[in-house]
Amino acid sequence: MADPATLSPLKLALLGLLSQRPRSGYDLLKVFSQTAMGGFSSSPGAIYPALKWLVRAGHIAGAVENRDTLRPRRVYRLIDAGTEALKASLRMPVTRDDVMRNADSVLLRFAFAGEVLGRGEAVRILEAYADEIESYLPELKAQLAALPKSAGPYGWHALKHGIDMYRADTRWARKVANELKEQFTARQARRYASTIQ
Amino acid sequence: MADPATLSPLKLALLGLLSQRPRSGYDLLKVFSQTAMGGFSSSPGAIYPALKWLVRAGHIAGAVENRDTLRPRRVYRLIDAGTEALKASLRMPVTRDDVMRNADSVLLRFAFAGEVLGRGEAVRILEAYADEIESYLPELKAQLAALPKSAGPYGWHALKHGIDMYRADTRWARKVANELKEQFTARQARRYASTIQ
DNA sequence: AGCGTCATGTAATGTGTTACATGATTCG
DNA sequence: CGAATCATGTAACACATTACATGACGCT
Repeated sequence: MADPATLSPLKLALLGLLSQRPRSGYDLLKVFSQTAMGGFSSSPGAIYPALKWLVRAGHIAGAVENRDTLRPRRVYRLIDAGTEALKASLRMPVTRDDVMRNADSVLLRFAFAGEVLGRGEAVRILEAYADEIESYLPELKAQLAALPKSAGPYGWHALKHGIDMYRADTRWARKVANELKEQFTARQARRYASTIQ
Repeated sequence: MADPATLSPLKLALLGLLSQRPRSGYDLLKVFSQTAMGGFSSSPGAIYPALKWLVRAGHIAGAVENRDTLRPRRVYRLIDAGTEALKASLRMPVTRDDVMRNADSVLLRFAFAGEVLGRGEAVRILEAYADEIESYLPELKAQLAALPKSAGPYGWHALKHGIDMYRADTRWARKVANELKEQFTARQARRYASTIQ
């Protein structure tokens, strides 16, 4: 990580989940194994060490619950420095590299940015994502044109599908960004209307 | 890799590219940096060691070109054991894990399977991919239903989009699989027609 | 003389997976 | 009483990224 504000996708996911509410390692494990977030990890072998790292980095704090009983659980919560780290990570620009290799992470960042930084920042991520894809699409189209269907029909189909999926991504991102903005202005309009009543 | 037939995505990509024609490390590097296959690697730091590994594993052989000149290049070509390893890897079943984390690899396998194993195997991969997604979709829909839009609207949008993209994936896979099968039967029909003329 | 491309590699580091290890509690 | 789940972790390994290192060739 050249940029110190960049967290690995797993650590970002952990901070995001802990920003919603305190959770134990096992709680987090279940989130990954039982929901669509499973793409960001599996297995205790990744999660427990990552939590340890986050504690040492001063981003989260662990407190032991049921200390006296025979089955204690260590519950982690986000502390100030962790909130800042999460925000900084969510504000990182959307890059070509993100689009090519980490599209899932961008979606994750969108979801948490909405919760942690508010609608405006979520909209900004969606628009940056769409922009970045749109600047990439011409290159992909050129590659498709350079690969005649008659030659490698299988590669051609795969590339074509990739392009179509990117197009669907941008359409979705623009649509949701506009919906979020309209809700905002509609709310402003209502508030304005109520003041002049 | 529990299963010995499983190659890392990068090694699979390298074997696939070398199955098309012999290439040097630098040639391969350019493919990744200049085409949509860039998702499978970047940087010499991954490619050269992987090539070395493939040589040691007996999958490819390197021959030095321009040995006498001052700028020699090492050209790698697939040898028998490598062809077998590639075929075995392409024939691996499409798993839930592939769908959740390695959708790109499945597309890569489809493309190379078509070239290396023929149309039938390519169709099989597409259908297995669609099947696997369709068995996963109900779970995702249940998750979406359990997450009311009013609660976490950002996460809701992200999950909804994930579901829609999976649906687009299956539609595409079924369509292309059917196209490939129809071409096949059309060709058989023509061949049959020519025999009875 | 300097820049861009050709061409190949290594070392340190980060990060995740697989497999292993341990033990308590709850439910049937 | 056995199986599933709760709950936490470690060790070996695989794998890729980043940054570094080297040097020739061709063009301006």
